[in-house]
Amino acid sequence: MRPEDLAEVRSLSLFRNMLQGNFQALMEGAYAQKFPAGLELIREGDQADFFHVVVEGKVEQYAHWQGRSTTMSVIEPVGTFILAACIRDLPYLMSARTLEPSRLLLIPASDLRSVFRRDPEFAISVVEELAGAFRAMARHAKNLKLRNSRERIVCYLLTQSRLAGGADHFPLPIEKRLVASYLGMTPENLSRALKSLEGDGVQIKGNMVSITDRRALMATSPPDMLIDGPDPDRFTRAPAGLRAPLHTPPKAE
Amino acid sequence: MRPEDLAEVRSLSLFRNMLQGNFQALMEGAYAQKFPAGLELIREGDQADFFHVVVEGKVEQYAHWQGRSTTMSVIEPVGTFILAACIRDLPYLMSARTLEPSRLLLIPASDLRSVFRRDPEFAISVVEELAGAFRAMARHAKNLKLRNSRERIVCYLLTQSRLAGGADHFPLPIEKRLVASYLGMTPENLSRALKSLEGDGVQIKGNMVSITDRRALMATSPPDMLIDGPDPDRFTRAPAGLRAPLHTPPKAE
DNA sequence: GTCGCTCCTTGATCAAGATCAATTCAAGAT
DNA sequence: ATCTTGAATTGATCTTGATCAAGGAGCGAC
Repeated sequence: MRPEDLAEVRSLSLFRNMLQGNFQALMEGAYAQKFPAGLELIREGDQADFFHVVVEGKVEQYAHWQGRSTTMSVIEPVGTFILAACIRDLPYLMSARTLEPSRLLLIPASDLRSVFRRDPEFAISVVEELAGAFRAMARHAKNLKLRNSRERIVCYLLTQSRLAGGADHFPLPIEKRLVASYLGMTPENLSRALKSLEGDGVQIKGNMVSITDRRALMATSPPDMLIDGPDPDRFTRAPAGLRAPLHTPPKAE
Repeated sequence: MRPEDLAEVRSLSLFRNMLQGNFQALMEGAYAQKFPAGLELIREGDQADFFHVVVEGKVEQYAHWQGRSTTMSVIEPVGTFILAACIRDLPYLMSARTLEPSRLLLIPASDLRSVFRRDPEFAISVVEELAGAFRAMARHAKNLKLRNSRERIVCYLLTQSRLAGGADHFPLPIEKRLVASYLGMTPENLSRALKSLEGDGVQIKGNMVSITDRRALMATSPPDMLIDGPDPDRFTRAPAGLRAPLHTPPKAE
């Protein structure tokens, strides 16, 4: 691995606070590797041998049953996956494939566990990462159970807008069929719903989204910090009494 | 807290391997408390102050949005909840209420974090607990996205049978309306589907379930270790080539 | 350029599941 | 025992979303 890559990895929140010696030990056993688009990295049910960090590119986590398949998440830099399976030394619950040419860091699960055991700072980073993954999955499940497909779409678009820095005009980060699968609906359904949403404050052309009436859109389906995120910043947190739901208009009219 | 309770808690997998001194420190700051049925213990959005362990009784985790509500999980002894929120010092994503009179252990989140930092054995137990929670939630989401309601019901019944020691005759552990909410459907739907399943190898009378033709039932909707569990035992694990899906009949006919 | 591939869209139809409404049932309280 | 309350069931209807089928658009290969 090149020294500049090493510095980049070292700066990730997961590795930032650990002891230098332990970091080096981890990196000596790790593989930095490039993969082409569309490659299956992980197959669900396999044993967890390597912890994966996405340094560059895009990785889809998906699952299947009885010939059906669904997108569970898309991981962008710098994100990680299959931490839980590695920690517990259990089979993966989800498969993973690259969506673009990607650069990954693969850390042997046994190394991960042994450094975890002797570096409390790293242990904290690992457990925070894992807690974040749990919360993301809990949000995903809440979204599926509490909203219909139209509402999920609206909140997805508003979340993407937020991730794009609050822009009213931004591209979808992934193909529509993946958006549909992630949101638990068919592509046909997504397509139709997107068109019908043009009367509610959003226009889609190709993969470009234009929010034309944010207030109307939010009234259609108010986002909720506890489903759509983000988690509040630990340091700028509002006092309890003022912790109103983010993004929620005063009143849907 | 009574000494015999203390011994019981100490024997839980979460606390079994930690240093005695650290265990005592945790217990000194913790509260063992009894709660009546139907009490709201946690409200989603609130700050995570206490890590909860269910020592006796039954606790429902649920979530809501826009007046709708859904059951996310039911925790029985000895299970824990809101670990992720405590670890990250973030607001709860789910509410929790007792379903029966229950005995809980409440550990201040700050104590949890400080002992986590200085006891590697405890850190490992915590991260395994959290990894388990993540996997449970991932399974929940997979179940919702990959199966229709009839299939979810069948697999739920088969899972309950397994948890009851493989019995063909066992009671539902929770009210049907909770089963319905947990499985992401209306009570009416569950009721109808249960009746219609009488032709497929299962009979329900009140809250008693009788599996009359397990093979037929499994053919209706084959359970999958990666959705329904259980995680394989670490020590009796089959070699990779033989890791066939559990419970799956040779062929659905 | 045009061929071929995949994704996306659109329309028509169908099935699954939700909703609304009305009983029935079970369990605890008095 | 009866009353009360919430759960469960049942039926009728409606809505949502899935499925099936047929084009159309985008894009890379050649």
